Amino acid sequence: MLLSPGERDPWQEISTPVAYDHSGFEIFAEGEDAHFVYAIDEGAVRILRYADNGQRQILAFMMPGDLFGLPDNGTYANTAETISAVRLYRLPWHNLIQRMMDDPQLQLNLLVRVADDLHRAQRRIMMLGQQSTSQRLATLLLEFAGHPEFYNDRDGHLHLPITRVDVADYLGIARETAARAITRFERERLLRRIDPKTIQILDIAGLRDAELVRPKRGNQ
Amino acid sequence: MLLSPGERDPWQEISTPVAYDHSGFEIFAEGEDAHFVYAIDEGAVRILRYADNGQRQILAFMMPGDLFGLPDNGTYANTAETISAVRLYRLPWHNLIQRMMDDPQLQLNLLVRVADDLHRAQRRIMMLGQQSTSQRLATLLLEFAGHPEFYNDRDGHLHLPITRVDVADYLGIARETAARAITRFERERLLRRIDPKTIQILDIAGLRDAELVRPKRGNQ
DNA sequence: CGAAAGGTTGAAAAGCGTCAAGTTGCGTGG
DNA sequence: CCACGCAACTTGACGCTTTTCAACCTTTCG
Repeated sequence: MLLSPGERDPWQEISTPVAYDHSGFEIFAEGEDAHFVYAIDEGAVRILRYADNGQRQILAFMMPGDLFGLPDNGTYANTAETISAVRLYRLPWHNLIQRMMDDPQLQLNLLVRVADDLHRAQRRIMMLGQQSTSQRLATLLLEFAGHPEFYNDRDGHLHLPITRVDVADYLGIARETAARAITRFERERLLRRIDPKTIQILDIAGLRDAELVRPKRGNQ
Repeated sequence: MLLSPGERDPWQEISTPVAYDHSGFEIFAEGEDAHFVYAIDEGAVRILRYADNGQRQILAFMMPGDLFGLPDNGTYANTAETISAVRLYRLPWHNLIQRMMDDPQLQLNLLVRVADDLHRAQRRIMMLGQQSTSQRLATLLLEFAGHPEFYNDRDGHLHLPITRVDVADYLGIARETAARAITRFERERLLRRIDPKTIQILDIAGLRDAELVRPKRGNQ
């Protein structure tokens, strides 16, 4: 981050709460006029885009505390959909920009958040540019395991709020490859499938190793 | 961009000019304390990072008008190196932040630039997540061809200021694969090799097609 | 209860990485 | 100015991973 993340979120005070009680709701779509910025209070959201050929790519999963809805030339560049019940804070852009003109600290706060998003995007470039399928999957699992909302540290149960297609479209692989990578981890006793969306992590240190190991490109 | 890109660059007035006359110079390195932000006046720069296993990934090529050197928790997250003779504007961060506190417009200008960087990073995620080798190469060639500094529209000569390893590390492929992709384009009469770093583009419309075509993932 | 969506597995084929060899180009020093 | 040596580039062969195609199973929901 550019500066210390700093004091308590100014966002909550100046925004409108919005809630969606189900998964799969489209908050906004690629190409729409961008009127609002959103901050997540609770739940999770997927940010995605379709390529010209129709291929779907998930750019990021947004978690509590994250901000999304940045305009690109006045419109949204991506689509945002809920992947669980979600509580959001919503704020009109014109309103925010007005406030930022009077409050440089608020604007700096936004700048830091966008810069952080950029750094996350760069880590994704690293992943897609050189990690193997196993590494990518390990990264995703650990990412979700970092959020108590989805991971129970005590019994190791990880609840993935997404389908295999989501996993695949996030990791840049086919859904069959995603399934096989999970099978491989299961064979290696790193995890155990409870049901398709629930995974018990048996060896989290082993997962962290799997994320790092591999001297070369393009191996299993 | 968040708002209209707006008026003339305020950067040049408040910054120090710096020049490097050769390629391969390290402007700053990953992990160093981040003291300066840079804007490119002339020339080009590569932004790169090494993964834990030593694999090199080029995150972006920066061109005239671009800004780089954003700190991540006070240090640079990436390395920046010249890939041609370069003229830069350099500005200490503490200085810039001070100014931004007094000048919300300046800060908004920076915000828009960082947001633009984020959008570029997202396009790279799309590329690495789903484009084929040919598509990636076409994208890179068209990217450089968009800059008169490297592309002569009249005779179609494109001067790539980078090696094949750079091409490969940018596209997320092996250098042999990069060479073969160029060979393929040459066979298809889309381009012609003059020398390793000079390519004559014979069919730029065909290149743009090559960038888009392909209904599926992972084909040649 | 049946259809659809989501998930897993197998088999075959395609694409890419790796290894290896050979070529080209360029800078340094004689 | 030429020769040498090294780095960069290209191409072929091979093996491995992933994609694709297809079948089958499970779960969900109308």
